Amino acid sequence: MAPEAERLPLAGSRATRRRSAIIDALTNASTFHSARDLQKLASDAGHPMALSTVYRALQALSAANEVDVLHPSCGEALYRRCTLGHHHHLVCRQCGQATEIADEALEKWVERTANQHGFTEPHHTLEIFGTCQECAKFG
Amino acid sequence: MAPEAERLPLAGSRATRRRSAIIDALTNASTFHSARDLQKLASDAGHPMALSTVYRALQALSAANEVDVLHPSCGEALYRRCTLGHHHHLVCRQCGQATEIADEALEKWVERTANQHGFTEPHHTLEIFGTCQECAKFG
DNA sequence: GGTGCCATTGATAATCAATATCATTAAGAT
DNA sequence: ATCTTAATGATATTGATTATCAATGGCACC
Repeated sequence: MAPEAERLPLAGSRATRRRSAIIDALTNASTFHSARDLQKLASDAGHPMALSTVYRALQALSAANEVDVLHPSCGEALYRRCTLGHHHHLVCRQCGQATEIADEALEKWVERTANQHGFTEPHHTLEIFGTCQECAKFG
Repeated sequence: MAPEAERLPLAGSRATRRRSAIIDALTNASTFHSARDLQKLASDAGHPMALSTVYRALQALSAANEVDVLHPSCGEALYRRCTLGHHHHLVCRQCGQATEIADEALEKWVERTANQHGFTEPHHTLEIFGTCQECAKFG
């Protein structure tokens, strides 16, 4: 049998209960959360831990592309468990609910626009903020 | 003659030489600069000032939509003098040279995508990072 | 030109997220 | 069970940005 290599952890990293508590908290949440949020969520689930541990877990997960990170213009970074592969987010500005977006046309547009201006190897960041149906109703 | 109202300053704000030194530094620069950068640029131009003054000037300019702010995933915020109106940037990852981009098709795509998912009043952030022609040649 | 009000400035302290340090604990291979 | 070494927690530190507050200086009005 070949060794499982699909979700290989970082070389030399260990599976600990703090780390999986963070993963659980992220998995149960459908919205973006700050490191402090996640500390509270894990604590409420019976897994209290130091904030530095949360940051380290998020760092590892982010390096392994297991979470997406949002850097709002001010305040703390926000984390969310995501599917693999390149995609963007549609985030409700009120409840934080986020939907993943992957659109080939957009990717092509970026490529084309960059090339038109003589730029090569374009990377890009895009986030859309709006008001979701629920919040538009009751907000 | 009608009073000049195109670039009206914030109500109750005053034109000072520190503030115009920052505006000059921003105007002369074609790339994004950090607050520290701008402090040094102004100082080199014969207008030394405290860092807090730089931040306050940038805050005021940003509130008046006179500068665009970039928040890279880590480190300091970057500022640039910009044309009015909604637009995005194509930034060289090596030299920082930035080009403004305004594309109606993209704006429509954002609107359409948001609406498809039931989101209203979509705002968005988009920045493209690539390697410009010069840097590709010599980098 | 002089006067007065109040925004601006600089020096400094405070804040706040995120990271570094380091002794202790605990995975996981042997 | 033992050993190696990553993970953890408590704490200190960093680094960007903002708040505080007395002193200064625009600028509107006389």
